[in-house]
Amino acid sequence: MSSKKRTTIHDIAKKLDITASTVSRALKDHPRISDATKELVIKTAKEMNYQPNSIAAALRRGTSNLIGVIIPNIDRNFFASVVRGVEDVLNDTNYNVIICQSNDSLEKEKSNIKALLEAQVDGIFASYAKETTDFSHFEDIVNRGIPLILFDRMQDVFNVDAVVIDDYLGAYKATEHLIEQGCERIVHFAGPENVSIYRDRRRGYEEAMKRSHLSVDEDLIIHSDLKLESGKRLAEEILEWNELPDAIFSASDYAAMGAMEVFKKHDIEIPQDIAVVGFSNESFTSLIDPGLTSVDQHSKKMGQFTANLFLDRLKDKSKDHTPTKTVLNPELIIRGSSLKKVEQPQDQKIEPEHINT
Amino acid sequence: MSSKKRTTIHDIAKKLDITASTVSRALKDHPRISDATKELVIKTAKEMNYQPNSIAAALRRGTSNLIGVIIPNIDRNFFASVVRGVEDVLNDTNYNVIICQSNDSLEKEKSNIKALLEAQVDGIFASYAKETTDFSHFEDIVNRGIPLILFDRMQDVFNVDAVVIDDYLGAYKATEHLIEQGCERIVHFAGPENVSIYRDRRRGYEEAMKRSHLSVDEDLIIHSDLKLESGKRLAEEILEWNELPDAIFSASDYAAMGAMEVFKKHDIEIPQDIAVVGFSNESFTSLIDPGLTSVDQHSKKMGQFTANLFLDRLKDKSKDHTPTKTVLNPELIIRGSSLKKVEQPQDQKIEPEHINT
DNA sequence: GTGAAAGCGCTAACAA
DNA sequence: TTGTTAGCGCTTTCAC
Repeated sequence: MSSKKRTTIHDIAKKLDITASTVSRALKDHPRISDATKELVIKTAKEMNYQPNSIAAALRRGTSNLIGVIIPNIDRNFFASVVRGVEDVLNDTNYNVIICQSNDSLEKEKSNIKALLEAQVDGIFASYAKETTDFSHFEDIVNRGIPLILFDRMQDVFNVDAVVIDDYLGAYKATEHLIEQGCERIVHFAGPENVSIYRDRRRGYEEAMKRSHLSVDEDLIIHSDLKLESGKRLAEEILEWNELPDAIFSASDYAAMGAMEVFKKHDIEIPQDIAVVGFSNESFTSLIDPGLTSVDQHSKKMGQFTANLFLDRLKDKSKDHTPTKTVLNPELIIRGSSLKKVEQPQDQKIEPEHINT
Repeated sequence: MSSKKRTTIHDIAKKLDITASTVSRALKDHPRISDATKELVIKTAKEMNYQPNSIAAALRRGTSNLIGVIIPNIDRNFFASVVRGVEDVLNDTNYNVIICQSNDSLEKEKSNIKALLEAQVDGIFASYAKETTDFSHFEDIVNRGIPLILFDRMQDVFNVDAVVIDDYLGAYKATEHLIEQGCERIVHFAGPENVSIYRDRRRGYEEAMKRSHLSVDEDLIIHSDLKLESGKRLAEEILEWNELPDAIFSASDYAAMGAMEVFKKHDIEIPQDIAVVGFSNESFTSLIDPGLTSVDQHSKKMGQFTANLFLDRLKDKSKDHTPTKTVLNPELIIRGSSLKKVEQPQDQKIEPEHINT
């Protein structure tokens, strides 16, 4: 009783003694079908509990209205939020979103792409796996004529549409803010030098220091894996110094938080004694006390821009598009951990710059 | 040049001067095709850069190999983790997963179901929206003969396969643990009484108290929305009491964390003066200092069980199955916030009980 | 071991 | 305004 045969447009047509094409058109609100027929068809469809078969339509039209999104990890706040942004935009269209996780594995990423391609997706948005250095599987997508847009992570070697964030600028803003608060001896918790985002963040820090005529002291730049535990360890080390720094700009919220915990335990006041700024605006930054000032990467906006870029691409499909790199402007979210002076309004600008490459 | 026509099995057939059916069979490793032909076909397919069209296959077979998962929110750790569990299991099959978000909205939930049904999914796993009280749109799924499994949230009024967690038991374990640590005046931060999970957690708390011959003092049960701010507010109130409690069992990690912050600020030692236990094992519980003891809901396991239940259902499709309720055993994750005595090994049992309803 | 042929449910020229 | 017809790419029964 549960799985009786599904109703098709032919069933409706037979019942109404018209043809399937008329039913199809009526359901699609085709302009050249009489209102009477439309009404009748729609009514009967409802009565017969008709459910369109989008697979059949997709096969016929050659377009699935499916968009594949490949992310390293669904349970990382940042990516979840990007997906939200994508869906925000695509919900108003008739595209549906399929999400795949690569778990930062190259193999999984390849099989994800294979599955999406087989599902005849109309576009793929991806943030590639950490393992990925060869992009031939991504090139396959482009070669098949399917729009591909990379977000968050990108490589200059592989020229394709991309939406990324300006890590350099984020770090610059963070450091500048600390300087405005009166800090001069600012420690930077830096990440591995072989990862481009960490190099960029370090550059941003250094540049902000220089612009304010503060010396860049190599001793104040400490490299680590930026995990919570490292933050704790580094804070312990700093406490041994002859002269304490007056601020820390960490390239990761986790390391920043670890350091804050150690400082608090040693009764060092934050931000009075040492101000702290992190990076990524992880959700816990607003939960802890004091709140951790951090650089927001506009994850949701990133998703929205990615989806919109895709929709734009569709319009000038004919034209042979040059890949566009959209760089989002990060936003400094100021919280208690860095606010030595009077409160100040938040910077709310998030306009992206478009750079043709 | 980019979007040339895709190769089909007919193209391969023509090139090899055989028929499409042979190609299809060779690609599917059909037993009655000679090894020579198979090899040849596979080789040529690769050469011609053939990509199967799973949509066409789906239409023909009447099964899409797509599973739809509906969750309230992708950026809630718990749900993201459930999805991971689902994928863990389904990755080894030829099912692919489509994720939809309802944003806890009934309307969105309905449209998600519509989209999934149109995509001809072979099954739907869902955690319904908070707004949902009428389940007719879910009944539609069942009536169409498509397997539906609810997870996390469920209603006894709607009899369908479900995988849930035992909130009562989780609360019981948490309270029992506090009692074992020597606590007697245990405050319970309770949630809204109209939500079943909060009622269950309260019952677990009360039962554990009674079993240990401790009185259940209504004054120690405080209701709120369980947000971080409420936790702070309640902690401030508690500090005004004549006699401080020796522990708090909060039905939410957020409220627990808020309280911890206030206590720490007032130099109340955790866990020595007041022990704290939360619920949900949110990711921040292991980040803060001391770590917050919490009840883990086995989100990943929940996803795995859901997927496995689906696979089981497929086997006895003929048989008219009675809905099964799978209740997962929550696990208490013990951290610094409640550990007054010597360290003890963690309870690792996570075996579910199967209860036929 | 392979071929022929039909058809999944829908759409879209082309006709009328 | 509606009907006719063909076919998207694949699978599968029935032949041989």
